[in-house]
Amino acid sequence: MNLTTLKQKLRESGLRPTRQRLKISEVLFSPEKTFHFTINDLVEIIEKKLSEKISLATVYNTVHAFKKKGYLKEISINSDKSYFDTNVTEHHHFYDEDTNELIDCSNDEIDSVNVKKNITGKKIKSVEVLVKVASDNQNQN
Amino acid sequence: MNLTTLKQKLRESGLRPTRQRLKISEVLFSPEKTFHFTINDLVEIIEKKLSEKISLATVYNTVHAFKKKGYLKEISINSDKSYFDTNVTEHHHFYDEDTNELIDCSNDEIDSVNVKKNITGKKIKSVEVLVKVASDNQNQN
DNA sequence: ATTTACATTAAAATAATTCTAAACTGTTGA
DNA sequence: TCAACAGTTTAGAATTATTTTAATGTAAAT
Repeated sequence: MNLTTLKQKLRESGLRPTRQRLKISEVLFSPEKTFHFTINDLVEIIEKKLSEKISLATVYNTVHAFKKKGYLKEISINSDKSYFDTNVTEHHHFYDEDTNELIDCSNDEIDSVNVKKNITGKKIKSVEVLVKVASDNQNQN
Repeated sequence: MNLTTLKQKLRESGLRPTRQRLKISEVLFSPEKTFHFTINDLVEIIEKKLSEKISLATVYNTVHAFKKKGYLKEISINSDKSYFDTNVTEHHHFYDEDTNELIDCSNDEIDSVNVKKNITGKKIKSVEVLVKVASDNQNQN
């Protein structure tokens, strides 16, 4: 993803394109494959790959602005930290309890879910499935 | 649920039935309806309804022992705190983004989910659906 | 160029959770 | 009966993720 597009993504998220934010955006939106990350992962990638030191506050702000705009998606698996996903389409996940790994699951790998209940005055915003897996001999926790 | 059963639940979870733990168990397992709670909710219920002051550490320990044994279920909705559910059957949830309310969804309100993908050497431990809802005019976040 | 509004940062504040170490309790066996 | 031990409770400290603050810095508009 080129510089102009990255700048545009930032502006659309209500943020001025600064050097720090462009670095963050580059890490998030340049890879051809989508990926999952925590804020900490992101800071480490930026430090190791780009030799930049960006303050946590800036990283949090930027990630949250992207999330609000819909350029990132937050995923709740366990509550000790937030996971984000650069794949913002509605999709499902496998979660490997042995390795704590999160694996995307395309929509054709799970049949569309039929929700029969509806809540008065409320509209369905998303329907997502989480499949927890573990090796056969492992306890569920 | 009577005292003997509560004691048994504690012992099965690897805990001796002490006064504090019995109070916690009473709050959790006596109601006829299952419910969702955070650790903080639980502490408040115990303080208000039972006029007991039980230290946070004990509450955390006890809840985690129950969770490990399968007498409680942890639910991840957002990452700022942990939600627990006294309904330990595999079931789905509605999450109201306006009110942050979590609503149980029985299995007959959502058709069983057909997972076509499988991960080598791994067994499916659970398949749960989270339906996010919000009032019509609200933004998804 | 100057101004102004927005950004960055380190450090402090907050909040959930876990750890620690000291005091306590219940059970067991002499 | 009671000493000894294993397991408990607790307050408070430690830890971790995240947010806030306030001082300094920078992009963009005039």
